[in-house]
Amino acid sequence: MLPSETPSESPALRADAEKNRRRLLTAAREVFAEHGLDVTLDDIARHAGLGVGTAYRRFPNKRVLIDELLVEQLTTMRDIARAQLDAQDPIAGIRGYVQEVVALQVADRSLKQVMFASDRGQKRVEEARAGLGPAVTALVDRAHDARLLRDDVLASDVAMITLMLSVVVDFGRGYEPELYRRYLEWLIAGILRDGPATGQPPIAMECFHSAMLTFKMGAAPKPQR
Amino acid sequence: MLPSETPSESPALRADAEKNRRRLLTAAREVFAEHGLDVTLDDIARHAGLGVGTAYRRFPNKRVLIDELLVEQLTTMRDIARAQLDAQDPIAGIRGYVQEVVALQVADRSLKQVMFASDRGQKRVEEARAGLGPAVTALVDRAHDARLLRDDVLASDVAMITLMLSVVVDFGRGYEPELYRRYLEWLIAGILRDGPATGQPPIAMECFHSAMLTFKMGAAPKPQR
DNA sequence: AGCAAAGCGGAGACGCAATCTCCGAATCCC
DNA sequence: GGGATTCGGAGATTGCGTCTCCGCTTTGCT
Repeated sequence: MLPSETPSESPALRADAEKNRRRLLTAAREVFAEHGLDVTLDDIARHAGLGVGTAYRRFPNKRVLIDELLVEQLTTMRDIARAQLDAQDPIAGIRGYVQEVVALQVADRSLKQVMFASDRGQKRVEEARAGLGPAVTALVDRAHDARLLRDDVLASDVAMITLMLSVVVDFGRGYEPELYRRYLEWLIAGILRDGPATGQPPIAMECFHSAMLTFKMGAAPKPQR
Repeated sequence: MLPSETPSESPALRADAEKNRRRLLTAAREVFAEHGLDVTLDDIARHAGLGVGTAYRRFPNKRVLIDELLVEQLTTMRDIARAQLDAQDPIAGIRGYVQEVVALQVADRSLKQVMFASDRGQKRVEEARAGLGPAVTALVDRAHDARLLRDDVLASDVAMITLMLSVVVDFGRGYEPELYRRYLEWLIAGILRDGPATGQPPIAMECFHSAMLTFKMGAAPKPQR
């Protein structure tokens, strides 16, 4: 099912090696979910009950392992967006997409980092990331066609809403995991045709993409030496 | 005026030393504004045109220098809140407070880190931080008295709004610095008595304070070794 | 069973970045 | 002028994450 689970390597691995490869992938998913992407391969190996050496032999470096899983998660999110195209109410579709994606973040700390990662990855990761945008745009277009949204609303608004709610999830983690639902309603109300007037237009899509490239959650570029 | 500018040390510094002390403080403000709090004392010294040794002689360690400035910034924010108590419209007061504080963050990357810093600082910093909460609460109370807010709105809602907009500022930095204004309107509309219905209550104030203690912008606690 | 190839474990080498120290040289101020 | 003070910045120290290396174990073919 999952592409990363197939023993795709050319020289078939020995049975025990293949088993350990999967254990590493599973362990990585769990550790990423609990602690985010900023964990060491050593952490993952320990959680899998294996030695570091095993981890590094199987995956040349940490990025390869991470990228393996990023593709998985980005695909999941794209599928969520596509599924919401079938919602009867286009607005419910948008709300449903945001709600489901943010709900996933409650259980998985790495998801936010995956969506808003600035570091370019492998080709496969970029392809997967590129698939998410159009799916969200389709949701927004559908709501526009039904004349439910204010004219200036763009897909970037949905992305920004997701981003804002991500921080709420992070903030309330361990205390109020569902807090984001409160602000979700306020923000969804904002995009509606009869929502509150705003002088400020949304960020243009090209501009949004540029910003994505330089954005790093809660970090600033260091001063040049 | 600024408490940190007074030559408060017991043994008066030599003229050049005092001048350099101020240069360091000024340089720190500038570097923090541009790059956030995660810069080295070395960066600050270089920006001040001084050697590292000078910096470390004057300030025993980085925290002392940082704390000196944190007090300044927290006081500024508290004063913004207090000033908005004089606004004719209580809602305009809340909007004004959020808007001004977030606008400061456009120019100063360290501000967000100051407001939502989890690491406990010196006594003076804690006192300054403690002064901000009541000022915001007063703004909310005033709006409640005028029956302008939905009954369940708390000061924690205002804090969460500020937090969400902070991320928008970070995201749009260098592209759309004013983007936050768009979402500010949507969120302010959310707290109004006739705003969109929400099933989700706000985070309780005690809970909010606990969450503040563990929250670190875009970071997760490392797995225990 | 026997054996060669494949795989495992984890100590530690390595690289990097941040914090802070130290002391000869420069500066100040009486 | 001269003694005390301050400066500068190389580098010691510490901490952390990445990845390698090699003796030992396991596998699976014959």
